[in-house]
Amino acid sequence: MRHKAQPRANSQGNGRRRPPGRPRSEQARLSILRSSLRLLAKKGFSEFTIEAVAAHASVGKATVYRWWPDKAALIADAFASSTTRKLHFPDTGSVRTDMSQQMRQLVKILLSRRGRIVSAMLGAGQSDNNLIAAFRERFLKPRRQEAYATLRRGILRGQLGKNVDMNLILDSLYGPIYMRFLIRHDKLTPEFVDGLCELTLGKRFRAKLPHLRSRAS
Amino acid sequence: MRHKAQPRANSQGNGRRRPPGRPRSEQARLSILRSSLRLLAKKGFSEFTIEAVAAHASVGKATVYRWWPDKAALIADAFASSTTRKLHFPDTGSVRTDMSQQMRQLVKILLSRRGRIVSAMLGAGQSDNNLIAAFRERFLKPRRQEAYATLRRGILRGQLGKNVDMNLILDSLYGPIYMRFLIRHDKLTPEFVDGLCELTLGKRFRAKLPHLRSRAS
DNA sequence: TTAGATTCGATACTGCCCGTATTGGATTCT
DNA sequence: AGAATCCAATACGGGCAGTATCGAATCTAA
Repeated sequence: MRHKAQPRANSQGNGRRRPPGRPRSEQARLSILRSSLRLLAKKGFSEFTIEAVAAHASVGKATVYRWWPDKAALIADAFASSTTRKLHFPDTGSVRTDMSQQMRQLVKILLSRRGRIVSAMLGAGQSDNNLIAAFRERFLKPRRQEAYATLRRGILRGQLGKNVDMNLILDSLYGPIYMRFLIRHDKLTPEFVDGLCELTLGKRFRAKLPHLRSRAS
Repeated sequence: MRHKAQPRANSQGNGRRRPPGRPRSEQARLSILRSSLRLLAKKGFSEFTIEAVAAHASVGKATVYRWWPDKAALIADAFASSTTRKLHFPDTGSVRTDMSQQMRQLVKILLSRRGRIVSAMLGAGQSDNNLIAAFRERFLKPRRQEAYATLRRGILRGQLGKNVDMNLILDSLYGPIYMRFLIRHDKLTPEFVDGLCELTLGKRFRAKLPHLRSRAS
């Protein structure tokens, strides 16, 4: 990829002056991130090498190292740049439905090619604190905030007890998903997700509606 | 380590004839496994190299490769050889107590230096199917068998429903532990274990005793 | 227009580790 | 004794990490 000149955007007027010298190539940056994701999803972490990324992106190896200190930082950035927008929590009026729908989406993504990026991130993160921290901060934390809000709505509706331990509930819902995803001892199915929701959320919910039979819906 | 000659144990009489040639050194084998575990627990997976293991075990690199095809196989064997005997399930008369005690032991091990071996195994397993399969077969599966028996005892006692999904329950109990262990977003404490047991096992248990209030104990 | 700064892709380089091959010696068989 | 296999040590080729360098390109400032 021979990069063309870029439109100049910043010669004056907006406070920040561009420093002298050739500006960095946004195409190169995007090409590196895209190639990283593709390589990671296709070949997995063990075949993810900076040299392969650079070659595939038609970019000099030094260009990669100029902007990312090491492989871990590149993976973290590529992962963050790929973060899907499909993981929002709906507001259906039922905590259990809200959680179940979002968890099904997560499972779908984990089972797709994108899931290899997650497992690479978590796998390599076991020997690199920065990687696992990046996963927490850029992926887990934002969704946890939404999940808290979802649970709080359930509390206000009386579908959850006032004093529930939200972290305990969320780990009980997502922990089994991650365990099956990482250890692969059993299948990740929508039915599994529903079973989790029923086990963790179902009892309290139905306690408010005693006339409903347990497996009716 | 200069290895001394070993007592001959098999010149005749027990069917299997020893093949001609110098027999392999059991000291070398044990020294390699011990050094692997020590290195893995102390330095983690990223600094685990065959060369370091061989040097630390005072053993030729070729000796390592003669008996283990690659790094993954060595880690799997070292891990299996270290498998603790502390993870049995007691039989206290209460499923919840049985599970809670075993889970607390697991947490204790995960938080000890031995836990680094587990995370190395699971981390590297994300890019090596043999490693993750070894974890499942040599570690997870045997304990699952015991866990099934423990749950069945609970069913016979009426502490669990007759048609519970045992895999769902076990993943609900252990998944959150592995998630916190691998992602490190929250603390692994005995209280967390108890919370998990209450959430997953407590309700059904007390469903047999409707006069008890939910958050009383 | 020119000088200086910084980027670009390309390539060469060092260093670490993997996994193999070789060597000289030790141990156990027939 | 001779064959077979093991041992530790060491050398070697190859792959990749991360750095250094080069000529060309693109920007600012004067």
